[in-house]
Amino acid sequence: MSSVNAPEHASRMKSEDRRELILEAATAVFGEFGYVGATTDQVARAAGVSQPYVVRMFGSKEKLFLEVLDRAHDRLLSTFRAVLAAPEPDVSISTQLGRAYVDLLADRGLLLSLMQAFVLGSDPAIGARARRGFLAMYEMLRDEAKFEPVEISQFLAGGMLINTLVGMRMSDEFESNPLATELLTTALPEKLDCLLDIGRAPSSVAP
Amino acid sequence: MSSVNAPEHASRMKSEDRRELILEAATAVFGEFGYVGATTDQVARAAGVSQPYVVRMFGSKEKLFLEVLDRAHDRLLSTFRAVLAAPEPDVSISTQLGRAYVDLLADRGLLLSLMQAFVLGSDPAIGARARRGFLAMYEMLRDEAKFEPVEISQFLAGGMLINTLVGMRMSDEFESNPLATELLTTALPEKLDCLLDIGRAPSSVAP
DNA sequence: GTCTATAGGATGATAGAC
DNA sequence: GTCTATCATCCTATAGAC
Repeated sequence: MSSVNAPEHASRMKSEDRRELILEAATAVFGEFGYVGATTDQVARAAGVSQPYVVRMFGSKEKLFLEVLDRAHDRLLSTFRAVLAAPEPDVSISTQLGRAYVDLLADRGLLLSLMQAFVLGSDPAIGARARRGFLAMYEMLRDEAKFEPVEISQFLAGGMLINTLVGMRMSDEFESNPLATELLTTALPEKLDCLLDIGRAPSSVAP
Repeated sequence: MSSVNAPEHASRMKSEDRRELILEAATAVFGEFGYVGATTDQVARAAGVSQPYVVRMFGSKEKLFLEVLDRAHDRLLSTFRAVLAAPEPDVSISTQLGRAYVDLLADRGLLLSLMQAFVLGSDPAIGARARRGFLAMYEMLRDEAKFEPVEISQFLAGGMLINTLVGMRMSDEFESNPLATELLTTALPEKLDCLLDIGRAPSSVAP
């Protein structure tokens, strides 16, 4: 058994810890550059390990990305389940889930990685995984949140609009472009301030 | 001056015609594989020309993609303007624009290419172009369609949900997966049949 | 205007030392 | 468990013939 406080060598840690570290780095890198655009070397640098190590630990770039996706889906669903398990009184579930969703943007890369998978539907492995995750979300909204069809539709649509605006970095122009300011203000009522905080946060991905 | 009906050589046509041909091919290819994932060689094959010719005509892969984006934005805006210029009576503008939007899916790759640009916000050139196009759409909905803020928000959100479902090829599972059937039915009321037609159409991009 | 040939650079993956 | 070295592949872009 190994101590968390005094690992024998800083450069030598349990496989599970490294794994988690790399998955976090990969989430940020894939979110920023996309599945094809990101390189295993970028992931390795962000995680502080060597490029071959990343490939060796996950088998391939594709398998790494699939794990990133699974992790993101798990986080998303468990976050929503936490809200449903302990809802605030006097606030609609839809609003609470919406807030929880925007809060997830703090995890730079998480929702962006999902978004990246959404445009890869024609890839056999990745497309299938993306659809599975999206359908799981639908099922949760229907069965656990007890949403009506219209609510589901509106909730998903709102989420995709947020994803899109974040994906295209619209908040970058919030201050410089009045039109962008107006769009963000009208399209994302009450979710704006959080989104802008995220936008100002330093990117965790080195250039 | 050259005749449209009798080009001297089938393999030799006016620059403008080839240009249009390549842009159409590029739209399909970029939509299917994304900006990074698509290769200039795939575009060339789809257009029936050589790979260096594609690069030479547009300067670079990036410039080609930017032209694809501009074309797509133009098509989108002019389609909407056509609806606004001759609206059907007794049908809300929002509904008519929504229908026009879904009809655009028939142009395989057009909306998908836009979607691909949405996830490339961190790319300086492409991100800027994507934001500009999105903002132009916002401006049109506000000034020409005279939408209220809520209408704009809902309209854009609905569009992004459609993009996402199309991007991840959810309609591929329409028949095999009951959950997918239900999701598509509830999330896209009255737009479904058109979307499924598109899904069944043969891909214009060779494997 | 269009092609063939190819240079030049990057990247995913493997082999093997420590 | 982790790294260095390196291979093989692929892809954009250029050069130059026709």
